[in-house]
Amino acid sequence: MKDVAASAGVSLKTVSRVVNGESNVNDDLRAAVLEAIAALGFRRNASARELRQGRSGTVGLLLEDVADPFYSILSRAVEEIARDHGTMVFAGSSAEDADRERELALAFCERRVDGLIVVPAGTSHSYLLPEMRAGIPVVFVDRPPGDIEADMILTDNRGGSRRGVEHLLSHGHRRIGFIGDAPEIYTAGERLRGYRDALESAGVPFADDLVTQAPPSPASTADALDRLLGGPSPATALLCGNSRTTVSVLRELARRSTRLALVGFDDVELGDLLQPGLTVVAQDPGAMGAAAARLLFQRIAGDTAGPPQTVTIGARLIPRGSGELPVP
Amino acid sequence: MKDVAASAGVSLKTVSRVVNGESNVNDDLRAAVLEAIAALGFRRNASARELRQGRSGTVGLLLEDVADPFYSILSRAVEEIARDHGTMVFAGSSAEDADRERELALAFCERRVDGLIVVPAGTSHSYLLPEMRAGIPVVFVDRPPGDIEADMILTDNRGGSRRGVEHLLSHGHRRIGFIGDAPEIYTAGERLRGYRDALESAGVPFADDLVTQAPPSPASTADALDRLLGGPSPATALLCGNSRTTVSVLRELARRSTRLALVGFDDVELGDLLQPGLTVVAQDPGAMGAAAARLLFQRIAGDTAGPPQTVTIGARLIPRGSGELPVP
DNA sequence: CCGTGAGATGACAACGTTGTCAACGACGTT
DNA sequence: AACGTCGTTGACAACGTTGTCATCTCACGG
Repeated sequence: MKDVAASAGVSLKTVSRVVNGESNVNDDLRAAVLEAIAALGFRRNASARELRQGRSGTVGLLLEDVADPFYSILSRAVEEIARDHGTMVFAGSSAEDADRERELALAFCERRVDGLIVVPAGTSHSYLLPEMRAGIPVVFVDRPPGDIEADMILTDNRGGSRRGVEHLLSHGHRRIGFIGDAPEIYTAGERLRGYRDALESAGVPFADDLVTQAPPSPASTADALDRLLGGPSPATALLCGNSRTTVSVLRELARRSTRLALVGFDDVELGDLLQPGLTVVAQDPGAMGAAAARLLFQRIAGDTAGPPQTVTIGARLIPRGSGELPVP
Repeated sequence: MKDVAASAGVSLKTVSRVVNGESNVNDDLRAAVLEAIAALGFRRNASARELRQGRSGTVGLLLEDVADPFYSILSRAVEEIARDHGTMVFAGSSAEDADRERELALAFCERRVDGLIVVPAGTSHSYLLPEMRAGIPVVFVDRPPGDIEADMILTDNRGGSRRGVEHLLSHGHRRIGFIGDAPEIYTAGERLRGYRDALESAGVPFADDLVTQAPPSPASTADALDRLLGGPSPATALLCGNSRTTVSVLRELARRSTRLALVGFDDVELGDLLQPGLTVVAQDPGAMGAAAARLLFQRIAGDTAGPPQTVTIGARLIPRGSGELPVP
C-alpha cells in the first residue's frame, strides 16, 4: 500500500480510501490509485486490517466430521449465509473427541473469529465462557452444550422419533424394536424418549428386550438383530436411531434375507432406490445450518441483550415403503 | 499481552517468550506469566502475529460444493494433513461459477493464506499468476487449471473409464452406451476418451448414437436412455460418466422396470445395498485431497525449485453386480 | 473584503505481536 | 583483578492498515 501510494503520488490514507470505496476522493486521484494498484498487483492485507479493526470477517464452524453428509450439508448452508455477510468460514472436524474439539475451538478464538458454531463433541463447554464473555458469540447445533447456557439449534428428535413409531403402530405393529446410539448422547436419549411416548400413547407396553443402546457398529447391530428376531415373539418392526445404524441394519438384513418393517432416523442418500424404498424420519441439516448462522450473525450484529435462544427444527416422516410393510 | 506483562511484572517480550514456549526463561518468571495468563484469560491475537510474521497458518480450499460427498471427503483429507502442519483450512464453494471461484480465491489471498488448493470451476486462472508470483503456492485438484501451468492432482479418468468399459466387454456386451457430462469439462472428455480406447482395443466400432454428452439432469438422462434403448439394436450396457448421472439412470431404470448392465464412474453411498449392487469405477477423493495437501505443504516449506508436478491417482473398478449382468 | 462551511487530502498514532539488539549479572579463566 | 562468555531480560521498531484530527482549497454569503 505504501508502494501504491508512492507510485500514484498520493498519501497512504488516500489509497486506503480508494481501496475501501469511500466516496470523498477526487476522480483523477482515484484513477491514478487504481492504476497503481493494478500495475503493482496490490492486494490489501487482511491481517493488518483485522488487527486495526478488531473484526476478522471470519466465523468458526466446529463439526464432528466435515465429510459426513449431514454435516457437510449443514456446512454449506452456513457458508451461504456467511457469504451474504461477507464472511469466510473456518471449518474443523472434532472427530467426536472432546480434546480435539477444545483445541480447535480455542484455535478459532485465537484467530479472532467473529463467532463460533459448534456441534458439541465433549460434555463440558465452560472452557468457552471466557471467550463468550470477551464477546465471541457461540451457537450450538444438534446437541446442547455441556455445562453452560447458550444459544442452540436442535432437531425435534423426540417428536420425530415419536412420529416414526406411530407410523409403524398405524401399520399394525406392536413388537417394535429400537436400536439407538449410546444413552449418554443427547440425541439418542431424546429419540428413545419419543419411542416411549408413542408406545405409551398407544397403550403398548414398553419392553426392555426390544431396546438396544450402543455406539453403532456392524457387530453390535448384528447382535441387536439377533436379540430382536431370535426370541419367542420376535419384533416385526424396527426404528433405527441414526443413519449409521440404519445402514448396518440394511446390510445385515440383506445378508440374512430377512425383511422387517423399518424406519430410519436421518435420511440416507439413495434411500428411494432401495427395494423397498427406505422410510425415514428426516432431519433438515440445511435448515439447521441456516438457522444457526442467522442467529449467530444476529448476535454478531450486537443483538446480545436477550437470554439464550433455543430453536427447534422439525423432523419429517418420509414414507417410501420399508416403514409400510405389514405385520407378517 | 500488555496486561499480562504488567500483571506478572515482566516485559512484553518475556510474555511473548513464554507464550511461544521458548526455553530461555527463568522458571519463576515463567510461572508468574502463566498465572497471569490464566487469571486474565489471555489469548494470543493471531492477526497481529500474522502481520508480524507474514505467515497466517492458513490454507484456502476452493471446491465446487462443500456438501458434495466427493468434495467433502477430499476436504476432510486436506484438513487432516493441515492439522499435522498446525494449519487451519478455509473452505469455500464455487458452485461451478467462474466469477465466484475468482472472488473466493482472491478473498483467500487477501487473507494471506499460505497456500491454495483449487478445484477449477472456470476456464481461466491467469488471475492467480500475480499471487503465485508473490509466493502463494497453488495446487489444482480434479481438473487442470485453465491457462496457466501449475501443480495438479488428477484422477486417471481415461484409464478408469477404459477399465469400466473393458469390464462390460468382458461380459459379452458390444452395444455399450456412454452418458457423460458436457464435453468442455475436462474429466468428461477424458472419460469419453477411455471409453473409445476400450472399444478400439476390442475392435468394437465406435457408434455416435450410443454417446450422450450433456450436463446431468433427470430430463437429459431420460432422453439419453430413450435413445439408447429405443432403436433397432438397443444398448445392452451403459457406462455413466459421473455419479449424478448414475443416480438419474438408476431412478429412470427403476421407473421403467428395465434392467441394463451398468457401471458408474464415481462411487455412491449404499451402492452395495441396491439390487443388483452397483458396479463402479471409484475415484479416491481422500487420496486426492491428501496428495494435494502434501504437495502444497511441500511447496509452502520452500520446495519451489522444480517445475509444476502432476500426480495421477488411479481409479479402481469395484464389481458389485450391476456391471456383471449378461447380455439379454 | 473577510468569515464560514464543505470537501479533499495528508500526517500521525495505534492495533498486538515478535525480531533485533543492547544491557545486565553470574561465573569461569587468565 | 581484569576479562570474556553465557544466559536472561527488556527497550524499541516494525509489520500494513485505518481512525482521528489538522490542514488546505474553494465557493459562497454577508
